[in-house]
Amino acid sequence: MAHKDNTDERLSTEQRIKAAARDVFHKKGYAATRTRDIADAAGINLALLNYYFRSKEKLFSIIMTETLTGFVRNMSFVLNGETTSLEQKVEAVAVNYIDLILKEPEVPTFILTEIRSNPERLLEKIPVRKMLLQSVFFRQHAQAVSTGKIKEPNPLHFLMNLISLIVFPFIAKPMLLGATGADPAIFNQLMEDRKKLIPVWIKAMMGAG
Amino acid sequence: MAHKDNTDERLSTEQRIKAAARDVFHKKGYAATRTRDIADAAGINLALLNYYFRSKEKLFSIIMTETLTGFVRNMSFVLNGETTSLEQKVEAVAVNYIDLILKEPEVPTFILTEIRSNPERLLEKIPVRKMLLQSVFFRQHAQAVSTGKIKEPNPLHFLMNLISLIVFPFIAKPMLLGATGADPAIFNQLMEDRKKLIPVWIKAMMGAG
DNA sequence: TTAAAAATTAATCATTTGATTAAAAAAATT
DNA sequence: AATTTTTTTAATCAAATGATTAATTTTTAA
Repeated sequence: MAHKDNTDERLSTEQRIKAAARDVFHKKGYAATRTRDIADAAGINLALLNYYFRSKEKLFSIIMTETLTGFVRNMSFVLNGETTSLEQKVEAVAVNYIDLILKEPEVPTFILTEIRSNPERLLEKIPVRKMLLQSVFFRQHAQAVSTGKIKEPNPLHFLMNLISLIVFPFIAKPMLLGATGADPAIFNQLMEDRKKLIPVWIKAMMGAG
Repeated sequence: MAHKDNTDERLSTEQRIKAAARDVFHKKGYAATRTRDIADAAGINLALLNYYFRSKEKLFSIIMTETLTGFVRNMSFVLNGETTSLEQKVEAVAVNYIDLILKEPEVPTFILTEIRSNPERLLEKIPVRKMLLQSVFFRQHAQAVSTGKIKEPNPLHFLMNLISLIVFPFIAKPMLLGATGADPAIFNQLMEDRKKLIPVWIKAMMGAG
C-alpha cells in the first residue's frame, strides 16, 4: 500500500501533482482539463496521477475542497469578529479578498463556474449557511438598520454589494482588458485602489435610500 | 448542396438545432457540452448537426457571436444616447440588463467563462473598445467630474461598479441560494428590487470620496 | 409521374481521454 | 547483500466523442 509515511520523496511527488492540478483546473476548469495536461505540468508519468489520486474526479474534489475552504475561511473569520465594527469588517473583507485574489486571480471564476455544474455537491463541503445567517455581521447589520445608520434592511443586499464590488472586476478582467486595451499592470493598480475605495463607497451607498 | 432556399422545413430544423445548442452551451459551456446532448435536445440525428453546421466548433462560434452581440448591443445603445443624462443612463442600464438577465440567467456566466478560454478570438468579434472609450457616457462622466458632482475621476471604476452590482449576483446565484437556503423566487424578487436600488446606490457612492 | 435535389438516418471511423496493467527502477527493511 | 516494498514507466485498454459515409426517405422541380 502506498503513501502511509511521509518521506520527502513521496510527499514531493504527490505535492507536485496537486500543485499542477491546482494550476490547470483553476485555469481551464474541470471539463476542459486533460489528466495528461496535469501530468505534463507536474513532469510525471500519467499513471502516477492515478496511482496517487485514483481518478481525475477524486483529484479534482481535493483541489476544489481546498480552494473553497481557503476562500471561505477568511471571510468567515472576519464576519464573525466580536470586537470589530461593521465598518471595520467591510474594510477587512475588502483588503483581505483583493489581496487574496491578486495572488490567485483565476480562483473566483473557477469557483463560480464549477459551482454552476454541481451546486449541491460542492456546497455541502462547507457549512456556509450557518456561518452566514448567524454571523456577527448580520447581527451588527440589523442593529445598524434599527439605528437608522443603514437604510437597506436586507443584509443580503449589503453583502452582495460588497462581494460584487470586490470580486466581479476579477471575473470580468479579460473582458475589461479587451474592451479598454489597458495592460494587466494598470488593472492591478485599479484593484489596489479599490481596497480603499470600496469601504468608502459601501458606506456612502448603504446609508442612502 | 444543401440549404439554399428557405422552406419552413429546413429553417425549422436548423433553428431547432441552434436553439438547442444555445441552451446546452449556455448551461454547460463549450468543453462540457457533447454534440449528442445538443442533438438529443433538438430531437434530431447527430449527423444532422454536422450536416447543417459542419462542426461543434463552428456551431459554437455562431451561438457565441449571437449571444455576445445580443448583450453588447443594448449597452452600446444606452451608453451612447445623446439626449439622456448620466443618471438616466444608469437607470436604463440597470433596468434593461436585469430584465435581460432574468430572462436568460445563464448568459453572464457563460460569456465570462468562455472568454476566459479565448479572450482575443471572442472579443475581436465585437468592436467594444471604440464603443466604450469614445462613448457619450465617458464624456458625460468627465463633465460630471469637472463639475464636482462625481468624485471618482476614473470612469472605469464607475462602469465597473455599475456592472458589478448588476451582474455579479446572477453569477453568484448558485452560491447565494446554497448559502442562504432561499428559493429562486426570492432571488428573482431581490433582483427586481435592485432595478430601483442600484441607481440610488450608484448616485450615493460615486458622489462620495 | 418521374427525375433530381435536399434532408434524414443508421452504422461506422478515428481520435481523444481516463484508466489499468505488467514490468522495471528505486528505496526501505531485514 | 538479499529481499521486500514502494515508486515509476511504457504499453495498452475501453469508453466517449466529434465527425463521416453510404443508404433511405422526403421534398422539389421538370
